[in-house]
Formats: sequence, C-alpha cells, structure tokens
Amino acid sequence: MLKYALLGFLKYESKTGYEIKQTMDQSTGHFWHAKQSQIYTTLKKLEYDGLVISHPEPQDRRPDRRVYTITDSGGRALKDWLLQPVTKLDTTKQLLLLKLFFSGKLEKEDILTQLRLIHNLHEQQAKLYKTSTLDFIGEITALQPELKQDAHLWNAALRFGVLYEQMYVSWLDETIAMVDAKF
Amino acid sequence: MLKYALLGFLKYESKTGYEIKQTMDQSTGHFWHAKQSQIYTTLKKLEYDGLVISHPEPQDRRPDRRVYTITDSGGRALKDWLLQPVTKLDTTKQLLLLKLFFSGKLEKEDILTQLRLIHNLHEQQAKLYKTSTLDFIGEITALQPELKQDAHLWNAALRFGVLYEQMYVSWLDETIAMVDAKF
DNA sequence: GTTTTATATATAAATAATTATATATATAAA
DNA sequence: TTTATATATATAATTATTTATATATAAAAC
Repeated sequence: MLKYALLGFLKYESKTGYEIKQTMDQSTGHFWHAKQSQIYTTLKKLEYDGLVISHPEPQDRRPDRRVYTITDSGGRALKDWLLQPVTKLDTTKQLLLLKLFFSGKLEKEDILTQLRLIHNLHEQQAKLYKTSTLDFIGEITALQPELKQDAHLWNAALRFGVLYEQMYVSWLDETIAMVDAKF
Repeated sequence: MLKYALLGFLKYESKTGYEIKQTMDQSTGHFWHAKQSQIYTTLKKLEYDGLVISHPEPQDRRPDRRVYTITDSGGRALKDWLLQPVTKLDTTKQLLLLKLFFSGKLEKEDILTQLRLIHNLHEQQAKLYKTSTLDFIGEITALQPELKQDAHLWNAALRFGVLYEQMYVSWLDETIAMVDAKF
C-alpha cells in the first residue's frame, strides 16, 4: 500500500524521498507512516515499474538530491486504486489492549501504572492535534486555492485523529476507574 | 509481538495452533490478529526458544493434534513483557483514511460511494459487538470464577471496540455530510 | 568548542506478515 | 449427491516492515 501513498504525494508535486518522509510525518502520519528506508526502497521499485521517474539534482555543498516525478502510468495506477472500494475493516494492532487483555493476574498498581502512562501519551497527542497540525492546511490553501477540495478531505482525516484521541482518553478514564474499583 | 499473544493464551491453558487461531479471532481479533500460518511458525520458534513445549495427541479418525504448553521460562517472559511499559502510541494503518486523503480530485459520487460502503461495514461491526462477543465472557466466568479479574479486562478491551465503532460511524456521518455539502 | 539537529541518500540484515498450497477426514447443508 | 464447512497441521514463496549502519556537510544550540 505504501506505493500508493507515495504516488499520492508525488501527484501533488515532485519530491525527493527525504521530502516525502517529512510530508508524510506531518500529514498522514497518524493513519499511515513509513520508515525512511522503506520509502527509498519503494521509490526504487516504483521507478523500476515505470510509475515514477527520477533525476538527480545538483546542490551546492550538499550531495545530489534525487527528485521523483509521477508518470502517466503512475497517475492511472493511483486513480484506479482510489476508486477501488475498501471492502473490509482495517485490522489494527493495539499493543496496550493486548497487554491489558492478559493482565488479569498482575497487581492493581502495575495495571494502573501502565494505563496512566498511556493516558499521558494520548493527552499529548490530543493537544498536538489542536495546535501544530491545523495550520499547514490553511497555509497551503492560501497559496493554492485549487487545493480547496483536497483540504476539506485533509481536514476530515485530521478530524478523525481528534475524535479518536477523545475516544481513547475517555475509554482510559473509564478503564482506570474500573480497575481502581474492581481490583 | 505475536509471540506474547500466544504465550498469553497458553498461560490460561494448553492449546493447539488451530485452537489458538479460533480463540484469537473471537477475543483479541479486533485489536490483535494473526494468520494461521504465522501462528504455526511462531509456535515453532517459541518451542525452539524453550518458552513452550509441545506433544502430539492421537485422535480417532483425525490427524494428530499438536498441543502446546507454556514453560516456566515462557511464563516469566510473558510477565516481563506485561510489566514493560508501553512508551509510544500505536501506529495504525487506515486504508480508508489514506484513500480519502488523496481523493480531492475524484467525483463527488465516487467519494460518497466509498464512504457509504465503509459506513455499512462499521455499522455491522458495531452490531456484532452488541451481540455475539458479549456472551463468551459470561460463560467462562460462570465456569471459572477465578478468572473474574481477567474478565473485567476482557470487557474493557471489548468496550474499546464498541466506543471505537461508535466514533467511527459518527465521524463517517459527519464526513459524508461534509462531502455532500462541499463537493 | 562540542554536540545536536537538519539536510540528504542508500544498503544490509533481520523480523513480521500475507498468500498460496498441500494433505486428510467427517459432518452438515443444499 | 455434491458442496461447503469444520477439524487439523504444515511449508514455500513473497511481500512488508523495522533496525542498524555508512557517508557527508552545515547550521544551530549548548
């Protein structure tokens, strides 16, 4: 699937692997991520398959950048994929839930420590959504009004993150109270 | 991580790979899953590492079952892992969000079709939580009262699934309305 | 002044996970 | 009576992903 994410970003503009990594972390990061090494190897595969092309760009006092550009074939592959209906639920892997599920024989305090730690992490993430991530969408659409539709969808994806964190924190509150009462 | 899930299940009772797969699908399925092939290979690895042992059990008119049992070493490994704090958020991969993110240039109807399809899937899943999954916890604790604490945590994990689906469906309602209005 | 962070690309090695098969039997449903 | 489902184990091949590492420079922070 990563290949389509890469095509998606390159459809907006040509980029280097490094730039894609930065953009990804700031935009799709909370629902789709990849390591730098995977991005580089997948870009190579995409070029081999003719979905992107690359050329080196000299820079002063720095090593060459390799800039990737989507091809017509890549554009078609992207669109085909976008139109292909999603027919099953994502299978997420939640480490905390897995641990909690098997924690019935642990001490009360050990369970609570685990839950409180994760509570902090999710509160931080919730805060993050309310500040930094919001502005990059505004900036881009101010410069490129033709991306207005896109921006609506970016906001929807961001909104998902906000709701998810809200839900997560309230579930944690509930669960901490339950453990406190029943253990 | 799958290895710890397997140890977790085997801590309750000795099981075959086949049985673990069934149990997993019915219990941790919505936050941790694995293919049958991965379960079999991971069990072998666990045995090689001395965390479980296995022995074949003859059956009448069916091939032998290979029953796995957790060892003391496996029990310790499980407990160590359970106590180890979770220090970062899970990185989920949401196919629908990824597609939506890049769908700004699609036709309104294509986007809505995609969203409505996934809406159905999540409503079904929400319904499923309200019925079938609830009873297996009641059944087990009726037979084994010493699992009462465990059952509280199983319910908490299930509750997460319920809240998640609620959140997902309401986000979809919001998003469908937005696309309907803005595209 | 030294360390950290940012810019930039890339490969090797290892681990994790999926898909596709193969084999064998019994029972229940169409 | 044929088909589908459930019981049971297992391997091969492929794909996906992570971790670790190497190289090189500049700017900013400490």
